[in-house]
Amino acid sequence: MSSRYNHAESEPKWQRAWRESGAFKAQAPDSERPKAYVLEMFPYPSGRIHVGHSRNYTMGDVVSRFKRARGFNVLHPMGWDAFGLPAENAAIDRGVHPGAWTYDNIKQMKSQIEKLGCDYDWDRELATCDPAYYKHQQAMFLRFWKAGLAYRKKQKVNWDPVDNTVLANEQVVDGRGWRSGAIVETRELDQWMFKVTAYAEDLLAALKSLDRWPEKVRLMQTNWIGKSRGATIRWEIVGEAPEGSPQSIEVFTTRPDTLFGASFLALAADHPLTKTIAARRPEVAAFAASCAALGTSEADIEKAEKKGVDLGLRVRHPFDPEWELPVWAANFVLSSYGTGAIFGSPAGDQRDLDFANAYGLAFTPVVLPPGADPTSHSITTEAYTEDGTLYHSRFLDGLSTQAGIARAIEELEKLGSGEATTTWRLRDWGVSRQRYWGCPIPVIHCPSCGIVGVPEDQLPVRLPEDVAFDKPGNPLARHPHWKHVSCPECAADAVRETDTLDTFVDSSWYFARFTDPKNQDAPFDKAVASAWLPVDQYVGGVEHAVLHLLYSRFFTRAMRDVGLLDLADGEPFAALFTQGMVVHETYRSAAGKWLAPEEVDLKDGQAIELETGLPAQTGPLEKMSKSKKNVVDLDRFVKDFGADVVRWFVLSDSPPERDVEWSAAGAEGAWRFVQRVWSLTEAHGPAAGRVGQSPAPGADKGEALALRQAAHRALKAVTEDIEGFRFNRAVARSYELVNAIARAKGDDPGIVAARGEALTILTQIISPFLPHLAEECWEKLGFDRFVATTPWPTPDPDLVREDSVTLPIQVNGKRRGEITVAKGLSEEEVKALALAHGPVVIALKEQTVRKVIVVPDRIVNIVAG
RNA sequence: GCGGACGUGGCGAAACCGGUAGACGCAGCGGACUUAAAAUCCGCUUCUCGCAAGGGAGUGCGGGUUCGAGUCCCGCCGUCCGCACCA
Repeated sequence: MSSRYNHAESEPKWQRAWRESGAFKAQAPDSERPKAYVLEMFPYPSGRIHVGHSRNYTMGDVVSRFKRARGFNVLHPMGWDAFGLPAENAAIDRGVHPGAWTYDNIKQMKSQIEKLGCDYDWDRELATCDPAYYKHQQAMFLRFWKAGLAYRKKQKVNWDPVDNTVLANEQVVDGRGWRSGAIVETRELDQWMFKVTAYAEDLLAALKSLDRWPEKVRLMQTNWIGKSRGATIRWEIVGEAPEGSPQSIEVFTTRPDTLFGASFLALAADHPLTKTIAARRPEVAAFAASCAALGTSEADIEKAEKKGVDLGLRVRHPFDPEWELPVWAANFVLSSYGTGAIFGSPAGDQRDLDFANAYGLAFTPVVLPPGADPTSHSITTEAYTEDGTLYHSRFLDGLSTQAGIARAIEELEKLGSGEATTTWRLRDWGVSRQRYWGCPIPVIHCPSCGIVGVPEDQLPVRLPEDVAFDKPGNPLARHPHWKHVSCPECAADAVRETDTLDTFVDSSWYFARFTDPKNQDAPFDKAVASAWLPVDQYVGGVEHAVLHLLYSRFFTRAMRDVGLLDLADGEPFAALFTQGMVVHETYRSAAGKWLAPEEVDLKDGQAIELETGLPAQTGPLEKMSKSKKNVVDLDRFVKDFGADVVRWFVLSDSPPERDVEWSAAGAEGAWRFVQRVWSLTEAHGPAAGRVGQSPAPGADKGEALALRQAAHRALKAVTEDIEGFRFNRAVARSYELVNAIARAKGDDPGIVAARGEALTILTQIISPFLPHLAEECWEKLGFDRFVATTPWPTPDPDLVREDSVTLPIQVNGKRRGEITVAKGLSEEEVKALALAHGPVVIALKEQTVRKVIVVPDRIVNIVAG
């Protein structure tokens, strides 16, 4: 009599057994076996997790368990990205201490994640808010500073005057602080910067070698780094330059070949020269102010309008001292890119053209499109930005775009009025935050010694516990005594830095700390970390495609260059997989409020609000989020259906990189599968265990052979699917194998043996996905060790091989029949069989066979007419 | 605007290198078991004409290359993502 698989009993039992056996502890990396470092992006402990979060962890776990079974020494750790704003917001809103709130959440989330049954080495757990962690981060900061990789600089920031804090760009909504609603000001503040640009060239070039990263992510990073080659050109000001300003204006361009098409210079509204002139001329000041008001907020709304003001200056053309051009200030020129000034070449740039047309500035086309007629080619409202042949360009006439660029630069360098330059979009990383819940920056400001690093033996600089969040601003700055210290150099009264580090710093090296998480004297032992790194498989969301991944790439290079790490190419993650999200329908009541899935009843596609009985509106599929209430609680689901069902479902149906839609029906399907595997194992497992030892009579023919073949073919396919991150296909293969086992009826020794073998293989191939069920089945099959630590089986080539093939036969490309022949049969024989095949003969009636194409073991196509 | 990805049954999706389109799952329909239901098991399920045998159409749209195209090429349409006045 079969019983139900009892996940509620089984799952905790195996989790305990795994933990107690120490089966998932990573061994020292110098052991015999090859290493596999598998890592999922560690979470911010925001509280409870829902089924959507489980997909990321499950994918990592499948890889990790598979690698272990394949004989690798696996490192699969988990920890907490524990500093950050939400903890401070909780403190402001509810009066809880950020630390207490964070550790409380960690406790809750850990218990939830543990229930998923992942094979984490929990001994390596870390939290970035732990002084034992940030101590090393502070020491590292000081090393970077000494090496010139960290420095201080005045920088423009978004300042919220009500909350007295700096805001990240994402926290500025429509020009206002997201929390206070106050209009955000631009302020110049002293900020600590990390010199990411020192590695710009390498960060870009090395992307090419990251062939196990998604192309999309590499492209996004390439764009973000934004290398562009061109020239810097100095334009001499006609007459006296305004007082205090240099005599020439520097401009960056990627198209020096179009210099003879220049019609004006345009400066950013906050270019130093614009500011100088604005001090004297009100209309320029007014223009600059109107640009500043637009600022970050509505730039995109106003993007179409090109506006400017004539600054009343003139400059000389570098190639012709007689040629004078006007200088304007323009709203489309960015002070933060290049030199904050451009030369306008309207025929070859749409913005320049719009601007020239708006203000009636004359221009000449200088690039002739291929095949265009030089006498009639003209530009009116559409610029020609492609390559072509230069004309109207004196000594550049007749040159291609590329040759023209080279020739123009050569000339500029000869004249001393410019040179080849490379500019980057990438800028240094500002890491100062006026926040409490972050890693304190370990420096002291002394009135006589300047900025002094906190001596290493005094680290960590701990956050004070007794802080109040009753007032806006940084609690560290107004703490009664925390910041008052004596200078480590001269013992004079001094103050601590009260800024803390951007939390992206915390997550830029945690993967290295995991290799040696208990080390008290160093962030990690150099040899140990160097042996484990790079991470062999990193799994996470695309939302981190640029910042987190780029910062980590910077950090591993910096750590290498200050002598902490041996990592030749500096790359932290050898392979990256970006997984899709779990999405769910959203529901809204007639009254317009969001409804959770359990608050509605779905009948014939119409959602009904249970409480009121009124129809509810079904919204689009969206990422599970608390605010839209379209979440399925993990604990509740695990309690009702089990962790294995969650794991199976989130990997079924959709390819891992694409989103998967959560549905109750789909989850039930996964549940049915689990039950089906169990009932088959329960029914046939014990018998299989008894006969499994010696070759059973009859297992090499008929139905028994077919079942054995199905099992070995499934094994081969699933192995390849896991290696290729095609988990949805592995799931489908597993269904097929279960169907095959269920179909094989009978009790003769051959079938019993084949069934036992198939169940054994099935248990092993599902074990990375359904680890608890697999252990239970493994035990039922009579094995006395964990399936989790049992070596992955190898398919028998004789059973995988197909002996005969079914060939479709086409007549003029249309399928007219099929024949089953021995594999490898000669083309002549196949041809003869095909032409004699009944349906083919009928289809060929009254037609002449002109050609017969035989693709061995694939298809036959007869061309007739 | 620029860059990228994608478009296949009622739905999620398979289809290795150009070679039987729709594996597998969900939903649906029919049947078995049951006093009944649930659960479970078995079968059917791209559309269309046909009682059937069998035929026709079919991978967003329009062309092309090929014996043969979901797959390659050209041009459109649509959806999603990233960047966004980057000189």
